[in-house]
Amino acid sequence: MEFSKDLSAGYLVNHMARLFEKGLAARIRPLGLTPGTFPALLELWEGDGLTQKDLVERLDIEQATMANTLARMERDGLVRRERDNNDGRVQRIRLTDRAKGLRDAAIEAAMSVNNETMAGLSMEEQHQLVELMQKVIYRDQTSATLA
Amino acid sequence: MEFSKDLSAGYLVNHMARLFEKGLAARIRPLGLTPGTFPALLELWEGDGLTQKDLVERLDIEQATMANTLARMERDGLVRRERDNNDGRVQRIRLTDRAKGLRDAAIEAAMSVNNETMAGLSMEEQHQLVELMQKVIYRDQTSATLA
DNA sequence: TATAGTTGTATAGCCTGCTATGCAAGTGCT
DNA sequence: AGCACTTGCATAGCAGGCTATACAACTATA
Repeated sequence: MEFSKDLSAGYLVNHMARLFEKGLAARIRPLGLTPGTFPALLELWEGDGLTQKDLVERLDIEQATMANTLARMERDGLVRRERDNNDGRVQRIRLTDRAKGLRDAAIEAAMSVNNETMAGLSMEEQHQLVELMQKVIYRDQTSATLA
Repeated sequence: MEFSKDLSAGYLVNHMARLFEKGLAARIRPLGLTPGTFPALLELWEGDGLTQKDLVERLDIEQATMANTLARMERDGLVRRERDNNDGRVQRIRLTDRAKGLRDAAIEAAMSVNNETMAGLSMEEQHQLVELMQKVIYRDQTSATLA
């Protein structure tokens, strides 16, 4: 059976994800951030006070993973978790001032990692790559929802 | 500053990698395999008796990561590590009969995960995606080598 | 031939992902 | 009111990635 890792999308996407993550880690370390917190921060910068469940749904991450990530973020002074008044189960996630202040520098870092890691591609190709990945992810989520 | 996770290659590649890994994990669990062992197995199926260093170079994985992965593989009866006669530092990695026997089923599983996860793309698009990812990875490795 | 440097692995400690499970708080039905 | 069910979150335990560090085995050179 002929099978080459360099032709396998699964292998390549793992390899490529490691490149991006390593690059991002290096760039945001000076800010006191790690890559895993980034998606949650993006959502919270858009709208503070989301619940853990909101984040889980928007980021397509398992609930247990999000709980752990939020615990690290709280430990590192990025968020506070406040009990909701109407529903005692719910934790509202609030950004600290420190986290609010990191937004611009963090987004700047992410953009430059994207640019540098994809520097071998033309703008046209970068756009294509993003569109193809969106297509894979989006159709997978809808089919999962149908199941 | 405008920044959307759904337009960020870094975010998308992480998300997409999780989809592939989760799919592969489900399919190879019945074989007693986990996704992390897959790249090493692919190399060893091609040529048994590689050293840890060979694998590290071919897979672009950190040495410590490979050492851990090989330790799990040994624990699970997939490989044995034998001291090299010419060089006492070197460990030659040998597949067990069990690991040799899993090859066809494992590759079959990987192929169907690739197909299913990318089912929303045309053959043309799948090919494009693979090529674009190769381009990102390959140019990054060469530039890293130059540095 | 000592000794200084290099090389191949291992280990410690962390982050980020997962599944499985537990539990307290809310909801709804009788 | 009491009960079963649902829902939101936490915890345990593991895989697989990383950096930093240690160490034994080789190499080369004074």
